[in-house]
Amino acid sequence: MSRKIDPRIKRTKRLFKEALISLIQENYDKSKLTVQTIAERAELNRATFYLHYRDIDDLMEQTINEILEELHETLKGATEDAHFTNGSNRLVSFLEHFYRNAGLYNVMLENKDFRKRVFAILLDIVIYWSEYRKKKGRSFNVPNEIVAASVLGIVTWWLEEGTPYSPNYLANFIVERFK
Amino acid sequence: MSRKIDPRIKRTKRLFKEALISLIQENYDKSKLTVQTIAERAELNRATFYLHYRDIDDLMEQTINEILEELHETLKGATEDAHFTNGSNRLVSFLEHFYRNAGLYNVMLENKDFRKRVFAILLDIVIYWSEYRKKKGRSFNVPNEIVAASVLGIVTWWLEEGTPYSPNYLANFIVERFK
DNA sequence: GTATTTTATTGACACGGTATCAATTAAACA
DNA sequence: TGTTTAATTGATACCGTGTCAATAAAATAC
Repeated sequence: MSRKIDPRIKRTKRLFKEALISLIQENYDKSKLTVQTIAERAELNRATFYLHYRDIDDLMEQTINEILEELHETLKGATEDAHFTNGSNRLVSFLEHFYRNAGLYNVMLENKDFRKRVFAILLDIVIYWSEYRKKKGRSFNVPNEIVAASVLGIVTWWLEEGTPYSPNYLANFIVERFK
Repeated sequence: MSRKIDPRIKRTKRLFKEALISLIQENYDKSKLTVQTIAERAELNRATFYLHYRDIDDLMEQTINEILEELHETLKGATEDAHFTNGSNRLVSFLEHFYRNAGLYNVMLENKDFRKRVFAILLDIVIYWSEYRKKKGRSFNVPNEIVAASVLGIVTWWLEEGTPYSPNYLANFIVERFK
């Protein structure tokens, strides 16, 4: 019995995901994206695609899962060495991760499912931040959801505009907004 | 020479737009939307579609233009009878318009072009609001773009969650956030 | 290292939607 | 009422999808 994954499968799935990401990064019109195009970019046969994915949405979903896994790892690190000054260093890690993958996230955030999951992560950050502020006697005067939605709006705009501020500078604006 | 528009054209274009909107409102999967489906819903022939639109994107764009035209009209009214208390009554009109057409806007805001145009309208509102505050000596401490992006994030979330607050209540939260 | 198993490739297929056309029917206009 | 314009109809070539059986290539087991 094959306990380990066949290296061909691992390679094939990696190539398809890389192909999708590279096409997305090039601003390839998402509504015109075909399995053909993805397979060509991956330098694999079209039929091979269907051995691993139901359709493009399926590939997209699996790719999203991996990206968010990465984001989670990044945030985990940020929590552990927390010498935070104003409870916002998780937010900075979050923004730095988006900054590094701006082209990808800019497109991905159009996807409703993806955005909902990013929202959930942001909400966690806000709740954590909110707890920190509560201890200092400076609670938010609006629901955490509204704070998170607000931050997501700012991040989306920031990516659309080509990240005009550094992650740190943007974080300051966001924190400033909630003084 | 035909100075006036042929009533058949007017009727046909209206039917196609109504068909698109009704399908969108029903949460019809946008990526699977076909010209066939739209023509059937409009009770018109598929070939007739191509007499008026290049493709679905074209129909979408023309429909977006009309919706935003309506939004502009709404806001124009709000400015004229402005007995504003805190400079935010344009914002309330904006939210009321979105509230009335929540199902449609919720889907439309996924469209990048549409969102950019709504952002521009919001930015106008924020600038107007900002001027008002400046006179009172309470300027925003962040760029207007960031305020607008923040509001758009909140509105997007509000629509996705099925408008859990009334337009007035939400406006209060937003204004509160910028105290 | 050879045999066995699993994956990838190839070429073929039916299906459905696209975009366009010429011919015909129906409606609007003058 | 005659002329113009729009809508319908049926046909067409084209392209992407999803699946399949046969074959080639690579990985694993012995």
